[in-house]
Amino acid sequence: MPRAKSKSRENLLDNALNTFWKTGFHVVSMGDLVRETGVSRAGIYSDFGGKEDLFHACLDRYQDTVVTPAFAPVEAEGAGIEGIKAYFDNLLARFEDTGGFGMGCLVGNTLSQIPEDAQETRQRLRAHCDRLTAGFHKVLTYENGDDGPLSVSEIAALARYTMLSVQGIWSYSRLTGDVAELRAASDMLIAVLKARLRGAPD
Amino acid sequence: MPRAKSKSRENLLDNALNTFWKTGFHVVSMGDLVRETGVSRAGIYSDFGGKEDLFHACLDRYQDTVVTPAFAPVEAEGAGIEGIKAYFDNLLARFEDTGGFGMGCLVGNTLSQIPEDAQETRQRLRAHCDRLTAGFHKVLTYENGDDGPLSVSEIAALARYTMLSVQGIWSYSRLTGDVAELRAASDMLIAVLKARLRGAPD
DNA sequence: CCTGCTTTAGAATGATCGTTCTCCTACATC
DNA sequence: GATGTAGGAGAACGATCATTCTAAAGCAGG
Repeated sequence: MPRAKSKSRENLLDNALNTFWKTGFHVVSMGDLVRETGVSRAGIYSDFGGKEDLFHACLDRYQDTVVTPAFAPVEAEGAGIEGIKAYFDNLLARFEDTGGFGMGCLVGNTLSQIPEDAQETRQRLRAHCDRLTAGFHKVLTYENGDDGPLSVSEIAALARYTMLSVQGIWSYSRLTGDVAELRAASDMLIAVLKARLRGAPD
Repeated sequence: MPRAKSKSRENLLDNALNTFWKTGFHVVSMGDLVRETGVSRAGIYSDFGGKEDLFHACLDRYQDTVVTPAFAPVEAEGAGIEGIKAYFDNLLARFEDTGGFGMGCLVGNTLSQIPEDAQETRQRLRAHCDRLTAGFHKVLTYENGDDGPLSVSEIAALARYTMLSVQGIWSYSRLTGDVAELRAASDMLIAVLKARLRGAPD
């Protein structure tokens, strides 16, 4: 009977995820990962193929352990604008937990340093953006109802715009230590969505 | 009498800037810079202290040769919303020139991979964000006039929100090759600003 | 051609990278 | 306690990194 995995192995992915999250793929060395995860080099290489494979696994883990819980209020059945607000609150709470500068979004961070030919990575980033956009799209469609002011294409554009703004907010969270700035931007975005659902004229 | 600088030296900064812009500080090696700029290693080290000093010089150069011309319509005396629109058009035109994926914003790209203790770099990024925010703030103040619907603090929040959204849009430009997506987001942001200047209720 | 200076290509250096390997410890099962 | 195996510590390796150094080439003024 095979032995159970050691304790440190269980947290390997989560610790590696946090390390990559802080400063990005290229800045993190295998030595850093060994130190931060407490797992030996051989252990990392036997569980994953190498640094890049580990990073891809971290991107997937990020979806499961970070995005899914935080974004749940948006993806929940019958979620409305308050679901988006709850999502922002989750992100703000995470920012406040870190104290000082935030870490932004792992996907957004990766996006800013991805080479043109890293297709496997790019595909994961795109999936993330599409996931967020789809969630916002669903909520906006729900709020718009059958006879709301927004057309389907307007909803699509507004959903993507929301996703882009969220990325901008979390990118900036790496530069500020003031949660009030981020909260103001989140509130502004919520207000914008509400206004357009109410039929603000162009 | 000292000789004039060689031709390749004149473009050193611009070529280095483009190289850093594409993939970020850590991915670019000195060998890459030598190849892309056509200047010898010794030449780079004599004109600048080292890789990091060169990068800082590129951040400054970025302000002068990229941000200043593109952002000029916003910073111009008496600029209004159409100045912001012209700024977006400049960025969209730049995106279309590259063909395929965009390069985003050098500041935004750097922000996503900056270590917590890189204070000299962080200071430059903050200055950039403050510059954009100040430009939008000026335009919004102008458009709001003496008896507009927005208070001073609302203008400040809206200016920062605009800056954040712009960063999000240009971050996403690294993931898409479709200028229509970016234009839709830009148009949406303009519409949002106009609506709030018209006094959209919260 | 000679002299003085700038700029070049490229080797040398020491550090660090990702990756692999060996050796040894620690523990489950008998 | 003996045995088998998984995991950890860290050396070894070749590649590449930023940086420095050497030597030669290019060019201006005499």
